[in-house]
Amino acid sequence: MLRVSTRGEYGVRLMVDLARHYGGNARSLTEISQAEGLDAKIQYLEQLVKCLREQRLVESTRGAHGGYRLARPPEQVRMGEIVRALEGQIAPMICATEGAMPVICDRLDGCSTKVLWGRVRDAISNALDSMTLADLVEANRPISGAGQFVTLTPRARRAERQLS
Amino acid sequence: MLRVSTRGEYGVRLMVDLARHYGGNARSLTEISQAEGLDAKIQYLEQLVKCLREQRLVESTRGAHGGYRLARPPEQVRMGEIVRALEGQIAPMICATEGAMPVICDRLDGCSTKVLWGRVRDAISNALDSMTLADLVEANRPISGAGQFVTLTPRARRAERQLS
DNA sequence: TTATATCCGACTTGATTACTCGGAATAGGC
DNA sequence: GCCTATTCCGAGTAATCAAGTCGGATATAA
Repeated sequence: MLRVSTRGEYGVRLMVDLARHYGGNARSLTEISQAEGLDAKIQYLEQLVKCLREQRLVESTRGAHGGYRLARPPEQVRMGEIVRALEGQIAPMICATEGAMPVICDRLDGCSTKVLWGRVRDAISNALDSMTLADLVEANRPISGAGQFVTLTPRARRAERQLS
Repeated sequence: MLRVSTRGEYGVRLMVDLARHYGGNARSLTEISQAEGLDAKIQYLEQLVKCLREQRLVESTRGAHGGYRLARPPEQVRMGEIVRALEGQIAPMICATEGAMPVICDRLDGCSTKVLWGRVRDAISNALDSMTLADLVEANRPISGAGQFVTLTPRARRAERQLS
């Protein structure tokens, strides 16, 4: 549990693809989705990339030969920015929402579990913010091109979960 | 996002309640749910406490004056054990499931994002395992009894999410 | 024997996720 | 100017999952 949705999954992969091609031509969603084995979900990617554009993480050009490129060099894009753009603020529990001090939960200091969820949130934030797109591209360099991408069926996801 | 479900939320609160009363009589679900403002969900708690018993985190006695007690002193119960019992293995992404090395994703080393999700998973695990029930009870001691517990409606949850 | 509990599996429902659909706007190449 | 490739946009849908319900069996103290 504590899952990242497909928005986060696909969106991060999309950004890694853009990082790999940083400096070159704009990448169309068609190209990206094929490279990532997501050609069936190209329309879904449209939605995701919209969030990324609104957060100024990518820039787009329309029309023929159009597409997307990173708005900044990969070293300057923290993974936390990407995930937040796609999934919203990190908040394992409603009383532990990043940034906003929730008025909604009136247990305030009386709630002993708040400490716990706050720490979980900070741990996630730090993990995400301590890596950049460049780190991910780097890690993969030596074996670039190897391996096919597989999109998991809901069935497979469930199967995996059973392993616990 | 990256939410803990109500299973984790209520289950942790239940365990904190048991920790507060460690050494005393068994606590019935009726008592616990009233103390935590969850009286409406007592049947739901039954489900959760079942998982906790199966993982030997609590012991139960049936019949009148029955109830639940911690199987170990609070200092010896890591929060990670509790959350895993309730929500399953920590796995922000299917390819980053605790323990099991997933055969399902054949991208293997070729997948640059695996590093990211692995780190997120470890960060969560460490945060949870570095706290015990005793830590949570401690943190709350000075103001015990203050503040009412509020169960949030789905509407309120959605409202909170908009804040991002 | 009665009241209070845990125990158990199956069922229901509402919310959320993961898409799909149809079409408008924009830009390059002929 | 027209055709094609592309981004852009809002609304709709279908499947999944979380959250909670229901009915009843079993155990135990008073």
